[in-house]
Amino acid sequence: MSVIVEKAREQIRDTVLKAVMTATQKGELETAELTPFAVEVPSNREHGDYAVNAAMVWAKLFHKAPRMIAQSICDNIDLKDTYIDRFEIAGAGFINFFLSDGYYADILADIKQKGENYGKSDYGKGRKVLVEFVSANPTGPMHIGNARGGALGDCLASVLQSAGFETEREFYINDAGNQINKFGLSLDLRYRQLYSDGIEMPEDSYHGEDIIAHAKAFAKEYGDSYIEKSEEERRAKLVEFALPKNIQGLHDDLLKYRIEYNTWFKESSLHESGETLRITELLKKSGYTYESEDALWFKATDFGCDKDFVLVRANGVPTYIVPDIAYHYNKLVTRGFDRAIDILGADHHGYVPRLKAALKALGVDETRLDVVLMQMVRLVRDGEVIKASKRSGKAITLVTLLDEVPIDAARFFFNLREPNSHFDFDLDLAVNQSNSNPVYYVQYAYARICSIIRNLSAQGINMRDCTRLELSALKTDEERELILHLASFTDEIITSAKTYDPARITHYVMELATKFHKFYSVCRVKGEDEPIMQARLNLCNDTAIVIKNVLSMLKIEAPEKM
RNA sequence: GCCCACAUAGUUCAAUGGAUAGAAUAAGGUCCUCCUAAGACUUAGAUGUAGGUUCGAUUCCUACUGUGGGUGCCA
Repeated sequence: MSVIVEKAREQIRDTVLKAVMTATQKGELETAELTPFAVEVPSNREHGDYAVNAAMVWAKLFHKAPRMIAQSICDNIDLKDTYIDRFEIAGAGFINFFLSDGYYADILADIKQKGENYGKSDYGKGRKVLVEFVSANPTGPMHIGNARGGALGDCLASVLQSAGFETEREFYINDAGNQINKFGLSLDLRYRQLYSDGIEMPEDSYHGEDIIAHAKAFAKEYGDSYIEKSEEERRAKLVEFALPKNIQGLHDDLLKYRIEYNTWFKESSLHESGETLRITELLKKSGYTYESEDALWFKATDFGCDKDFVLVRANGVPTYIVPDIAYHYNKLVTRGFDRAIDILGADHHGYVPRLKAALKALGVDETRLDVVLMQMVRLVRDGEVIKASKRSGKAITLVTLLDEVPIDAARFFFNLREPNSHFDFDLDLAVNQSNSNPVYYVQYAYARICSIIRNLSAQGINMRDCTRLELSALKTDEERELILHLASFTDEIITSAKTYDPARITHYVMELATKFHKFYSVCRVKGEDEPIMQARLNLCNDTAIVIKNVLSMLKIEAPEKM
């Protein structure tokens, strides 16, 4: 928590509480159990630095009109030793507080002193969280939804880290199960097509070009030597050949997208270690399973789900959810993360309650699993929605996207909207008008600051520490707006971490850029009197620090020249 | 049918239950002898419908309408 901001807010809270106590002692207000009230930053600057809604919240409590209560509070306020300069009653009963010049000066000094650590807090201190995101199928290339999930998950992890959580990033590799079987089948058919005619690809196989490429590469290395082998052996060999290449591909493509994971967790490791089997046994022991039509069912209806679901099929093969349960059990119990966060597409929403139900049956507090559902990305080209599916092989891949759209722009773009909103990705806009992407607006603000610093430096003028009095001279509306926005950075990160919405900090930094550009067009740095020039130089420097801190969370470049 | 999410300006998005609903973009009009015009200023323009909860609703609740997704012994 930014110390200065927190201090001011606490002072206001205490001041109000003390005033109420005084008013009560004097008999101006009834004695009552006080309910919580807000100390918030008003949207309108004319309403002061902080606004308190206590009088409105307490209207019923004191059986009085809000403005009357506000008056009683204000009559008894003591401002000694606080940042508060003055206060007023406004609107329906708000009490607006205006802070002293020293408050602004202290904020600026604080940012400069903390530098790249400014914005960090210990909100999540001592809590270990695991963010799992992308986890794309290794049976093919990543698609546009993975691009959103990647930007979102990676940035969310950064936000949590800044908010003090011990954070790890993880990719879950589905390298087992039905999809891999289907992968083997598809590779097999493509391989055999190279040597004979009349082999059709069934509807539910993978039709992508990448499968053909794998088959050809395999044929180049092994020729037709596997054609005569058993289907089982041939498919296993093909998977063994192609899968690691795909996984390496995912790794490389994500790295290009500036995403690095702490762990690449293989589903197959859960089977090899026996964890999947053990989970089935544990679920049986929990008493929430039953057998029906030769299959093993989980009594999800006992946990509020609308239907029970199958754990182990009649043919003895577990369904996909069993390894998933084992995987989350591994995260929360075996590895002991306090919280697991999954970034999933909205098409998984029906699956979340089931997974949670199973965890609950296993005695795990299911609220430790948080799922961020991300609405689907629809691709729009020429004003038309492109239906993209992996099966048809027509999906726009992450790689194709990054060939066309700069990485800075893509990462910023995908963090512009909150996860739970539908996203139309307009390819023409992203490709042709990438210069209108707001990322450049933010980067430009940073480059402008660097330019100011460079120009002054060329004249032999370098930034120095300013006194509290000098910093207090920054009093224009534009300067004050900018300082206040800088001050709210730490809170913004915490809110972003609480709501799992990294788009908040993207909006934050855009607004910061706006406030800087406005400042820039009104206030000059170079050529002003030395004290004011230095104070403004400090303000510029602080702004650059915060922009850079945000951009590094987003893993976007902060260019010194544009 | 049932379940979930979403619905705000022409378009794409904001707004811990708060004061005059903000931006961007598209349309019209200004500003470079002045630290980067990838900028600033300015004129117009919006809460799907009907109720409810309360000091106060874009926000919470109910119904309706529309869009997307789910509802497999697929993942």
